[in-house]
Amino acid sequence: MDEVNPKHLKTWSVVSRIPKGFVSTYGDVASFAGYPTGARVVGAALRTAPLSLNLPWYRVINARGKISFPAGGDKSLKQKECLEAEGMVFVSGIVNLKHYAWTGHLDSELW
DNA sequence: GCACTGACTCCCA
DNA sequence: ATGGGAGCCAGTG
Repeated sequence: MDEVNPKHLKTWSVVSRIPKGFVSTYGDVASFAGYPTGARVVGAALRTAPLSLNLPWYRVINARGKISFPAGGDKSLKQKECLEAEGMVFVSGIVNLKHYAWTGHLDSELW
């Protein structure tokens, strides 16, 4: 049936809550979703996520502040472009997580 | 159900 | 900062 794993639903929910102008890491999203060791699950969840959800997947980057796609790849460039369009600044392909990382406590609505 | 792969992360050199 | 190795969980064949 159309049953979807709760982990995916939670992941999508967290990702959809990332405010514009901020970014989050796979580990952080997993942590917010309640799965501190599910960083890879976030990746799998985003990969299997239906495009109809319009998830801001491009606001999710790895713990090093870099894009997890192969450099020069189509998706990589697309993601970088989307982030720059929202005010993000890349330095040597790296974004300053200290300044852009979303901690989650800024969100008014909490579960 | 097993084995491989992957949009990850941590530790160490 | 960069790169290699190990651990992690879920999807796919």
